[in-house]
Amino acid sequence: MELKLYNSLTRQKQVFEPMDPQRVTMYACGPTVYNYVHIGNARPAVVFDTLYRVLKCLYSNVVYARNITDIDDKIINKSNELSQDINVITKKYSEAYFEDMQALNTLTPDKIPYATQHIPEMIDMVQALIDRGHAYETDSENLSDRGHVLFSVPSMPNYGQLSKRNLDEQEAGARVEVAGYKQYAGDFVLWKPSTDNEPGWDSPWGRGRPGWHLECSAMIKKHLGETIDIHAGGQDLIFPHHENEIAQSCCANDGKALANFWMHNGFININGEKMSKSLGNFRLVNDLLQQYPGEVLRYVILSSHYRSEQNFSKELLDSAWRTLDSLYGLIRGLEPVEAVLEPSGAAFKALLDDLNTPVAISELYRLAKAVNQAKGDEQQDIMRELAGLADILGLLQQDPEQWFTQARADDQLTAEQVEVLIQARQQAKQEKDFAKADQVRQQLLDGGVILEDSREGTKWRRS
RNA sequence: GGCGCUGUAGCAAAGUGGUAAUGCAGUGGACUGCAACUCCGCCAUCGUCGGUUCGAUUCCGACCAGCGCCUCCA
Repeated sequence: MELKLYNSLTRQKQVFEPMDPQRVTMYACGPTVYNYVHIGNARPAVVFDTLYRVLKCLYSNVVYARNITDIDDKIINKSNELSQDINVITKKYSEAYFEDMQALNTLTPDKIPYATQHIPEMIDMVQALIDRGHAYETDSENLSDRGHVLFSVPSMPNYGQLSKRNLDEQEAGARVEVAGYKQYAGDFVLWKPSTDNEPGWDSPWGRGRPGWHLECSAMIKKHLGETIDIHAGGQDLIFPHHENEIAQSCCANDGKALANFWMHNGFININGEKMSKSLGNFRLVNDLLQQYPGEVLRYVILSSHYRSEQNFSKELLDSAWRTLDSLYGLIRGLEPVEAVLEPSGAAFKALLDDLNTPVAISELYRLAKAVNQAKGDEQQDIMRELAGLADILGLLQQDPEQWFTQARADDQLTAEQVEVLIQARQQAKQEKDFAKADQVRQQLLDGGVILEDSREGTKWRRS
């Protein structure tokens, strides 16, 4: 049983072989906490959570780290904008992030490093880069330009290996003015000076703060090691973020590779358009969770392959919800069973093939249908397999009764009212007063409640 | 200009050199007092044009149409 993953570095699917099967390491870039995260931020979290689950099935010890960037100019700007302490902002939004991630059924990573708690490690790395001739401190005549430490891109011959970019062939500075203190247009900031009213830490280059790319490199080294098995993130991070991470880590660690496998998820669009501030079409996870169960969002994300682009729409969400309803309907009618993952099953094989979650999900239906057709012990066996598959996908984790009946924002009837009406209908049915019974059912339907009669009695669910 | 991606049924989405999984929606039927649930069935020739091949949606080429990155970004 081998796991194949698409490696962005080689641009092909490769058999995954960890350096140490006793300690598999993976890192995914987490959020910068200055706002609620949007659905696009949720995709890598869900996708790589699923990878984490698969890896845990294959290896006894998987160390998964996902960082929190809690120092960044965007956060500083927000702080100034709201006249709130930066810590208040980062605390609020990191907590909101964890809540969102929990709603999406993501497992808690083994390590959740915060950038601000790794300043010494970052300073060490900058110093190492300076010592090795890969970084330089600016010494501009312009006072405000002093105190920067930049990575010297020309000092690294194979810079651009991940993004396959040759910076000399890019339109350097075409869209952004190149800062005058750079020796080379592609050089990037490792350490930047802070003014008195900006957060900062003392360093050999004066009081300042780390550049964004540096954080990940330093935290990876500390928590996972100089070279890790898998580094993951969104496609847009390939350049410059991941390219620069490679440059920093590789040059600071005497040429050692930062990661053997690089994995990147595709984008989520909204109604065919990229999410952007100018279009005002961000879909915040927090807002979506007011309308949809977290599992619906997770289902939608897993219903297409992680590397392809995905288009988000109301129709997609509603259809996903209906689908999950039918699966929950199946569980609802059966006794709970112990989940058993079937490693030889088609679903797990699909997951081992570069995380083919759409195929794995289709197996969920195949099993569901088989359960509905089977009886007795056989039914139990298939149900166990279905539950095992659901677990690795992080789906069907709720109590089915609750799934159908839990209160929602737009409810017109309480659960108690529903029960009373069902009783009334039951009474009418026994008296063969079907007109009355249908009238009650219509009343419930108008209130957003659908009934399902069965031998065991009447079940209800919110539509 | 550099690097790269996509185009499969109303919607969503896999996949393969030998005539296309799956879900939603739709539809015919069974079940049901009527429904709902469930079950059985139906519903596509894979952007266009060429080439390679016994045979291509799947390989190659051209074209058309979308799109991403090259600046912060999942």
